[in-house]
Amino acid sequence: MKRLDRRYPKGELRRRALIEATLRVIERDGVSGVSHRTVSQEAGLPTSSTTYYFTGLGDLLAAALTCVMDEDSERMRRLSSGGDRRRELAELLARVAAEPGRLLAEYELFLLAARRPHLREATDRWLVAVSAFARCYTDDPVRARVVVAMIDGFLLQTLLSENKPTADEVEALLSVVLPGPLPDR
Amino acid sequence: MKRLDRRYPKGELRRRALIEATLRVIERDGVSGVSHRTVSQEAGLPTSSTTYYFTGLGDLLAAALTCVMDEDSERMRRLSSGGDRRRELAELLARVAAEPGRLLAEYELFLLAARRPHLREATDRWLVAVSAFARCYTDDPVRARVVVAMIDGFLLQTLLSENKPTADEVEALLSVVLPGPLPDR
DNA sequence: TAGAAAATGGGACGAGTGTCCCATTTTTCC
DNA sequence: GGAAAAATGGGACACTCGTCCCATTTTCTA
Repeated sequence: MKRLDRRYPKGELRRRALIEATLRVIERDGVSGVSHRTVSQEAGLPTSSTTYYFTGLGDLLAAALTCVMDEDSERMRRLSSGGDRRRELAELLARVAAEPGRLLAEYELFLLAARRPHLREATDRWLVAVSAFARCYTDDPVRARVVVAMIDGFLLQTLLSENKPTADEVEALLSVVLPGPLPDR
Repeated sequence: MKRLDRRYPKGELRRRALIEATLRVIERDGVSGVSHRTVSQEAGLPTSSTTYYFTGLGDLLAAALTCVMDEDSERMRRLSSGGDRRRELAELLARVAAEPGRLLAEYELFLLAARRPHLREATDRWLVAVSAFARCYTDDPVRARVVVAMIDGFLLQTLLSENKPTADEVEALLSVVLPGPLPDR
């Protein structure tokens, strides 16, 4: 198998632009709205650019999923640096919920991973990141799993409600399952 | 506006068959796999049958969503009759998680409601049903909301994992957020 | 600077799409 | 039994789709 990654730096820029255009299209019209034409038009590039940088639509969607999951995981991981992490998480979640379009796009990609197991590598990173956060508050794996499930379910439900939650409200929810930080870490 | 519901009973049967066929198609190929032709072929009916019984694809998907949400809500409501409801819910959720296809279909329709506010009437019924269950265990609205979020998030995550949870594992999760029933109801 | 590799832009193909339309058959009601 | 309404089955339309293809231009390397 030949190396296909020996593209020039400028090409990599276009690749990124296509991924970001893909996310915008998903925000607007959903995963089913993603086509070579809609994405390349959104990016202001010719139709064939998507086929050049990606082997197919599936590859493009996979790249978009990997991109957002890595971003989210990184944001989550940066939380664990210090201070009142629970409060910081509440603020982060409130901020995320305030952008329903982007959040909806991520959930659609999330569900895509349910149909294509090879995409779970990306979603797993997100789940691991949230789980790692929970481990700062509890050693109980069951409780940690509750936290992960609660956060994902909460964000999902904000998509079905008009009034977006404040950081205080989110913190109240977190307090129920994350009473206090572990003393020795 | 003329009454369109004056169809004969036999026609209503076909309508139901189309809705069920739609759900099977979503299980197999996702919401994006739903077309007049795929659905009618799945139901063994001519192409135009979907346009006759539904004004468009959106109408068909809305009917499918309403159908599954009502089923789920009803199952949830039947739980509140008596006995160890928490255990019963755990068994129900384990049973639901054992059918990933159907569950995935429901989540895809769930996300569809995020884009079409008029569909939230159906999803709200589900959220209310779960919330009503939680109220049997707590008067705290915050805790009730945690329960609802946790259940939805948990089911979502089972779609991204190969090993399906047992009723005992689900019960352990529920125990974290639903310690014990309220004494006087 | 010359040649090779990468990138670009546009078109063409068959297949599948939603919707509308209409002739025919079946069912229901008076 | 006969007329109106409902249901049925199939085709036609313009459109979008993914993918492949190729001539051209740009970029890097030797």
